[in-house]
Amino acid sequence: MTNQLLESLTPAQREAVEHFDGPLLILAGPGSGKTRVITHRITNLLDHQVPARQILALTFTNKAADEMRRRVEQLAPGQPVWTSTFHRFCARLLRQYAAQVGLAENYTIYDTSDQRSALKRVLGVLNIDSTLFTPERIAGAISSAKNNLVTADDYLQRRSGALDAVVARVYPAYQQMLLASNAVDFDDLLMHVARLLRESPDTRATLDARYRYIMVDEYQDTNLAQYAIVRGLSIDHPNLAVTGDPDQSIYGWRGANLGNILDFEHDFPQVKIVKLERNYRSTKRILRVADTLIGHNLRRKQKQLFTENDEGQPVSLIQYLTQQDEAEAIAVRIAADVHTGKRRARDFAIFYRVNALSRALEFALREHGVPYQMVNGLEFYQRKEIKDVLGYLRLINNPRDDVAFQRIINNPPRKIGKVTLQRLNDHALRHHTSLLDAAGESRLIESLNQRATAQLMKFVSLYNRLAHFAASPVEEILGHVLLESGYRQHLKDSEDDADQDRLANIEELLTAARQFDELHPTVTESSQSASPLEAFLEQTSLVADTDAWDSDIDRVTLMTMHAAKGLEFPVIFIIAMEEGLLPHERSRQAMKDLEEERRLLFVGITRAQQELQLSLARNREFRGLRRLTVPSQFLMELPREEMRIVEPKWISVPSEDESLDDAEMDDDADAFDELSEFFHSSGSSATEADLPSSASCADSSRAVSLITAADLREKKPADEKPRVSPEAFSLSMLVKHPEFGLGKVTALSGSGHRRQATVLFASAAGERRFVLAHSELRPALE
DNA sequence: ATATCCGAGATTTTT
DNA sequence: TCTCGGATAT
Repeated sequence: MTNQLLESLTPAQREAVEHFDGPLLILAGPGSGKTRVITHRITNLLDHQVPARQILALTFTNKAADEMRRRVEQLAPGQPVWTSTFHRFCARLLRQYAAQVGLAENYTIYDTSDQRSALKRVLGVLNIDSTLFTPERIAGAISSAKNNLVTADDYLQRRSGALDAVVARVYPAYQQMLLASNAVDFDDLLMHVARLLRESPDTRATLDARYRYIMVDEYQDTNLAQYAIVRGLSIDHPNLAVTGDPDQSIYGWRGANLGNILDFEHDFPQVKIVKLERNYRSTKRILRVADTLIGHNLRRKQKQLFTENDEGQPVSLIQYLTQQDEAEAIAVRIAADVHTGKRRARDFAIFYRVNALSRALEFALREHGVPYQMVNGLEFYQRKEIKDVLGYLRLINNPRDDVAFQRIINNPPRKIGKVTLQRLNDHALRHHTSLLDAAGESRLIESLNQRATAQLMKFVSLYNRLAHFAASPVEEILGHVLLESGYRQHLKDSEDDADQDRLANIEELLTAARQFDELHPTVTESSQSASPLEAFLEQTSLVADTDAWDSDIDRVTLMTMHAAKGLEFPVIFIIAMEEGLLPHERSRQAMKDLEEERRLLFVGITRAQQELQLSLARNREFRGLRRLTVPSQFLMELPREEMRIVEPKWISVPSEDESLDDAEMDDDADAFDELSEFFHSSGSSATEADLPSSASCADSSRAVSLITAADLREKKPADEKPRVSPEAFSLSMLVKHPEFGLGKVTALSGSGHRRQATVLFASAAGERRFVLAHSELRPALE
């Protein structure tokens, strides 16, 4: 490594980069140049004649792996250092050692939805009532067992609760079904490899020798299986370097074990520890806010974060009336900066806790012509049409893939219905064959009628024709599939507009296949390497939505805080700082979950380079209902002297039919007071004038009455009027409403105080929905 | 066998 | 608000 490269590093960074043999723990605070250290260290190893093949860099996401590969390539061009995610690394290893864990090399990787299909099939076979425990809960239990290397057999030992009893039955059957289908789920990729290393000392030793220098990024997010894997590969050659930050551990819910990093020194006694505490990313103020927040966590390693960067502006905290105001104000602010040329769209990012919160933002940004890219939700490879077509490819690659078979057997419709499938399924289970094989011998299945048999045989012959192309380039196979299955024609013939979009998506898949073929030319006769088809399927099943994020594009970024890990932006907005959302509802019971939520916010805050704005809305619509919100408890933990707080001057009154029940209002007023007090005692408080549009905008463009908190409390008693029991309403009943007049109940749902009614009014009000316990709705005839 | 309608239910984060 | 599954109608 050139001196110039080394000199560009700080002493601490340099210490880590120049570390050669033996275990190394790099505790890296946010923005401390961690990736830089790893890539430089790789370069340093290469400079000291370590063959590239012996270096392995493992990351958590594809995005991080790609970034690392890119940067290594820059520093040391043409060196085939293997940078990969854990899952992809394991997938490759498993191809090679499939037989040792009971798989064939052409195994299929089930994604979450495939996995759920398989699980449901198992639940059906075992005749387990899924109303007791949802398939999701069972899947969750199995997943966490696998993450902790608990096998199906092990699970039988631990029967504590009712769920455990069910899982103890389902898990082994599910695992058997996966093996029979020659398939694995995501968790299996890790677990199989971990067990392989444990149970086959020879293989372990071979691999340990092969991967002499291993680096693991985001080590705080590893689970027990991942831990076992890197540990197993670092016994004879314990040159394991891990980087991480316990304060950025945000995947505990997925089985990540914070103990892995906290106990690293214990696991590897001669470890060298380097702390990277200097931050190169954020302003002093942002960093102090982050540091104060995370100081409220108890289970952590103390770190001294500091930066030589500017003081910067105070962090803003703004309360809006509604989520629309919040989104609107953010969009206006961004649009203004972009139009005046002060900043570019790509300088901004908006973070939230759950994807569902993006809606209002998208709308507002579109309204103001601000370009944005969203990392989330309906990812390309999850779309129905893509999964359908890939189903054909999967079955071609692995004839035992029953989930794929079930997906495509009647898709496009081939007049093969539920009953036929059930009989086929029974036969397959009885004779321990795959569904495809069962279809092939459908003539032997007595319960099937002639017509069903004929249809099944037709499908099998279609399959056989397609299977001829198994070794061809992917685009070619795909072309045959689309043509001969009739899938494309079926979409073309469809009246549905959505199907035309689907056609376009399929064209996109063809493009992806073509690009893949160009990168992976067909290897002739080298039986070692996988077919293009197999490689293609592996790639598509291991991509995630965050991978689609493009750092080069000039757009505002919208993403969850989880997705934001590892990124940075000049200006960041974090929205919905509300109890139940951040911290999330499901994290409020356990202290350790609450600490994880705090870390999540810490991650969000520390992505910001220059400016940070936190916000909340007094009213938020969630699951169709409008609710008064309670400010996040984390807000009270922030240092007010670092912040500019916009006083909550106004709050909106929900319209009558949507008003909240009294108890809720009490709680709420208290929490509001608390925040209000917090605001008043703040160092630098701002007035309405600083707030571009929230109050004024709501005031003019929306017919919302604005009153103060005191007004609201005074108003409450007067609000209590005699109410009719929600149960008093029935379907088709005539009702009247003080504002909308006479109407008729067209639908009812829920019960008790959550009972809702849909009413069709004779007036222009049209159809509206009410929470009966809170509405002014009355039976018309009393 | 398939289309359609309805209600119920559920919604964190990712490989 | 949206998605899924079940029941009913075609």
